[in-house]
Amino acid sequence: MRVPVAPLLISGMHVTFNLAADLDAALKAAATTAGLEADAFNPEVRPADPRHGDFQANGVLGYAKARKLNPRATAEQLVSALPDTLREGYDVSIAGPGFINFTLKPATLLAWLQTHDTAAHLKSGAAALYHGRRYVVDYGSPNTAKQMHVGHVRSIVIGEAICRLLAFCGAEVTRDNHLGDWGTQFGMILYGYRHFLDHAALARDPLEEFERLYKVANAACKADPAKLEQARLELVRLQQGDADAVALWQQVNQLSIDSLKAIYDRLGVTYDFFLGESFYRDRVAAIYHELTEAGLAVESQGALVVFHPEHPRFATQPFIIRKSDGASNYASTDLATMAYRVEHFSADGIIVVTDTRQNDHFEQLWLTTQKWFSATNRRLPEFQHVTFGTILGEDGKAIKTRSGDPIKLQDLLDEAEERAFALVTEKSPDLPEADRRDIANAVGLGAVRYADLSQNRSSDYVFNWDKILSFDGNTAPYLLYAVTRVHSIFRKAGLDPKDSAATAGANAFESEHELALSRKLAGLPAVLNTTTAQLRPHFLSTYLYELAGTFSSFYAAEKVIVDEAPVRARRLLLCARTLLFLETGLHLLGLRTLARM
RNA sequence: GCUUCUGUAGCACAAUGGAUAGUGUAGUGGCCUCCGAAGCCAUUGAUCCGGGUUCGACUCCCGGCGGAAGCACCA
Repeated sequence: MRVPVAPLLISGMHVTFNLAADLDAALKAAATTAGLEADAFNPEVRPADPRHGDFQANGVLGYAKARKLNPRATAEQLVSALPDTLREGYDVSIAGPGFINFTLKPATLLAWLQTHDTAAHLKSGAAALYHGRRYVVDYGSPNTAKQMHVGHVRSIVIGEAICRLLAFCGAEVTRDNHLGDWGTQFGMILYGYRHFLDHAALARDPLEEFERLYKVANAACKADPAKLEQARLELVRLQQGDADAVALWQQVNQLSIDSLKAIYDRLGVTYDFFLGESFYRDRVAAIYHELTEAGLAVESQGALVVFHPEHPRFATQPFIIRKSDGASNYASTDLATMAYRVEHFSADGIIVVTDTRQNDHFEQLWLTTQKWFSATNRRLPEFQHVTFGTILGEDGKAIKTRSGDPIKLQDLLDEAEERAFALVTEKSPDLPEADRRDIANAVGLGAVRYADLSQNRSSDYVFNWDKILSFDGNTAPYLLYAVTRVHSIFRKAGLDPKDSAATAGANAFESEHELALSRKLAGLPAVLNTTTAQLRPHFLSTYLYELAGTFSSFYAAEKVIVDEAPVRARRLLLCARTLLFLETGLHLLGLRTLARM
């Protein structure tokens, strides 16, 4: 866990964002004071089950056991060495075999919530986590001259959430779309373009037309060897840099990128770069040379490959970096990409978001990169291959249309909005159509996104429209509804949730539901920590769902707009912060929130 | 065959080695003269099997069984 060095509580009034980091630092200091072997002591502070407290420190158990000490006695020593400033903020107790439990006092909760009052303040609090680190995130990565399909959803949605999360937590993030814009398919596409182009169709939807051209050309070449030869020559010309072929290829790619951007816009995704495979094609020769010089690459069956003798499988399963026909492939361009991202973007971390089927490739890529960088004195970045499973249909197989084709991404998003529109119209028939369209856009696209982000990306998941558009359970509609309810409270009261006047004069929380909600809110920093540490957005999703549920319980149990001013103020404070945290969190996941629906 | 991912209530999903394994749906029973009932409250029900490591295992290791995927020039 990456934790910042943070100052301790100052008399309960000014509190730092990351409470767990405060406790961690305080316990380490207490270990020294109490005469423990401080270097060997890890407090292991983590969020606790609310029944036990807000945080628990488990480190004493292992420490005491290893030294044959009584863990409870060691815990006593530690606790009594904690500074008074910390004890003013928490109730501290020792439980069971030696857990140290910390429960935030109501006044501390109040101070923490008053301090963290805007998205900007939350962001500056979270920025300690990744401050000063540069990440290149590679996600999306479709082929050009082809429409995106449902298989691209997860990479886009998960990748974008990761970018937003890291940026929120202080990192400098570069979004790079590693397009598949170079390869043998272009012989066929260029041949098709020259002989079968439908200009009207190209103007209407370039990607659909390119896909059609590929199919038509492919069929024509199968029927006629002479045409096949022409298509092959088209590819040769392109690879040899023939000006005419290159110009046409560039035109196809530019039109493709423009069309892709339209869908990314729809999803609120903006890339900094579209550096596809073609960008690296002049850089692969140097890699063949360097890897051969370093003794890493060898000729095998006519191809240039890298083996990893120390590895049980990759000792014999080759990493092919140059095909036997002399052409590069994605292994060579990916190696070039690694070097470019370190050298050009000064990346501290490289994150690639692809489906789990590419595991072997990226494991081989990383093994090779480490040896290659070491041999050539390059700086080694962190590398994370963020994988995800398959989206399944109701039959448990990869989701397809009835005719067996992949579902086009465009069609999926259209259907999401249509279905959401029907739901909104059913629930709120009195709203003007333009409003219902806008709500349907947020709900429909949000539902598709949230379906992906709310579960562990490692697993496959079953896609079901009724489930993801349901208002019950861990869904986008439920969360968006919770947001609108909070907005509604302020609207009814004639107040602005961002205006601190409404919450001024709040006194400390008292009721069970007030305390439960305030404590849930104080759990945000720890959630950001685990979400970014594992690059698993579902941790944040689960938190937001629980927060919405805790709010709903509070809201059902406690009247907010009451006569007693301090009580009204503190409850409005809870509402304002719930709104802020829900909206901030949902925006990090890429969802658009609504004031009414 | 080798490897990776994955097995948790009828179904769909949670659980950075920590305390009594959480939630949703479906089932049952309650709650709107009251800030949005698209909601809330209560209740029934589960860790694939067998070993091991650990003070402590859904989690880590080993061996089975089931599902998905990858394994020489597609990405």
